[in-house]
Amino acid sequence: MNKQHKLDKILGDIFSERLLKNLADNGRIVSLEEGMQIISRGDDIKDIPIVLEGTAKVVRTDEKGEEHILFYLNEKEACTATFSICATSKKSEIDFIMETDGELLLYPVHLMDNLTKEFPSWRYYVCKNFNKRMKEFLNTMDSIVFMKMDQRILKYLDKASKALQTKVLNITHQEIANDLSTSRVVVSRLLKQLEHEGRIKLYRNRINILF
DNA sequence: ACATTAAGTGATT
DNA sequence: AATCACTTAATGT
Repeated sequence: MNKQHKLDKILGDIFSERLLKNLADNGRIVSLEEGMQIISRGDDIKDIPIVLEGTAKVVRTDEKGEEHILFYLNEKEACTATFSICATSKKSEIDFIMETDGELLLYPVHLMDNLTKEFPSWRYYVCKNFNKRMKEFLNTMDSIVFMKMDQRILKYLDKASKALQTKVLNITHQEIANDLSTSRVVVSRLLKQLEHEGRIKLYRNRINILF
């Protein structure tokens, strides 16, 4: 499948013909494997990545070298953080890593201004992306500020069960802890508490949601 | 039977 | 809520 076709198929419903042509002409498509790091903190950003296939994660790494996930990017999504950075400096504040195998469209940063000027569908896309991220940030802000871990876990379980359309989650306490940036012990304790309240039932590698 | 990994718990900060 | 140290339970080889 050639570049133009691929872009048409994946992004055709949100971008105009001319914009797709522009992306195909100036961008390049790369296939990547799980775990590959595309951008590291401090890098000069030459391209902005748009996810065509698979999932990527955007993380910040703290002094101890621990990763904190800012957000995941699925198909059709771009790293809006890089947009805002391009406008000011050229250095990345974040790490960009592939969570699964997948494909990215890399579009040169220096051409991005033109996109913004010329294509309404691009402007709309960027705004929408930015808006989505902003909402997420506000949500996580609320959680962190109030430190209500039990509430965060409840919300997490609820979200997961809705997303996966099931009341049976195959997940470990450790995985939940990673996602919420806390320790496994804390998660185990709070889950036990929820179990006693009759809201969930615990098994190994599995949680049944009873609400 | 043994090793490995997930989960539970008390004590401490 | 986080961390440590330790126990117990489930699973894989």
